[in-house]
Amino acid sequence: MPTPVAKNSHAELSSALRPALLRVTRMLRNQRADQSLTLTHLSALAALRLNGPMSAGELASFEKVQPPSMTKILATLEGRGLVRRDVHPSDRRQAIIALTPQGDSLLDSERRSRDAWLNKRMAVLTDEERGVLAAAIPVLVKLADQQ
Amino acid sequence: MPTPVAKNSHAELSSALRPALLRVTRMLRNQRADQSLTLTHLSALAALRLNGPMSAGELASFEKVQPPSMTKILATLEGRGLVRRDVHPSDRRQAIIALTPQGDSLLDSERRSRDAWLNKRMAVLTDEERGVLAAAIPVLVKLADQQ
DNA sequence: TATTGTTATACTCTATAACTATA
DNA sequence: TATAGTTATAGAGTATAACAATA
Repeated sequence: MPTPVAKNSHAELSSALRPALLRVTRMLRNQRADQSLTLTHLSALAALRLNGPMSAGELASFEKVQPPSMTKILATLEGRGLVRRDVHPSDRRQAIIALTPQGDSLLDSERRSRDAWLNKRMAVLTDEERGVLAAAIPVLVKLADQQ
Repeated sequence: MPTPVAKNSHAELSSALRPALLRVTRMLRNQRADQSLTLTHLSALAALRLNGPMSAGELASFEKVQPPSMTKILATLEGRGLVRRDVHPSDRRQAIIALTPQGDSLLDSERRSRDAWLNKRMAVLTDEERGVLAAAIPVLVKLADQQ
């Protein structure tokens, strides 16, 4: 039986949520070994696919990292030809980042490979449990976007 | 409106889950600045509170890190007097790790402080959304424990 | 002056490989 | 031999501070 969590206690929810998220995220990062992209880089590409081209600052904010961290992530992605950097038409300070066709296609193949790995682990869950995870995603996103 | 997720597609669930977990975990780690313990160290203490004393290897496995990573985490915690290391009575290779009274009380105060911070962000969620998160915790734990 | 992004730097997090001690 | 844990080492992940360019 997994850890029980009282639904009417914020404090207990917060305390239980942190280590659960930390551990499952470690599990996801640990897949990296056999992948060509780290979770960090994959997530940045996915953000560009989801939102379309955006400035480096917007991407940093969306990904919940500081601007210098995004600079480094983008240097790697650009070096591999996965993203393109265009100057904003009316504000030359801004770098508008877009997926290249190579980035788009690597995102697809990386997702297929990672999904196959994760789906295998998801197979132990019931349909109801997978439904709970699916329902949790927009809530996690809303929470991450706080502040 | 948050990202919609089809509940009957494993692949889409996996693809959507990864970045959502990554981003919310970054948000949680970013609180570190004003805390005395990192999320990594807090989680290890919480694991000891939850499970009672356990070997270093069991703790590494529970926390989803490799043994050398746990060695390092424990060195810090022991250096601060938060955990104690006892030799296993019948197998002198094993180090049995236990919370000290100081570790126990620091875990409490750290949780209070972190919970206050997170609860403030949780306040934007509805009761139903918090219920969804609470329901997701055992599922995330079950998923993390796969493999 | 304020904002966008980068450079320089450092610390945290974590892993793999090789080793020691014990079983 | 096999297992538990540590040491040595390196790479990934990320932050703060200081800077440059532009607005």
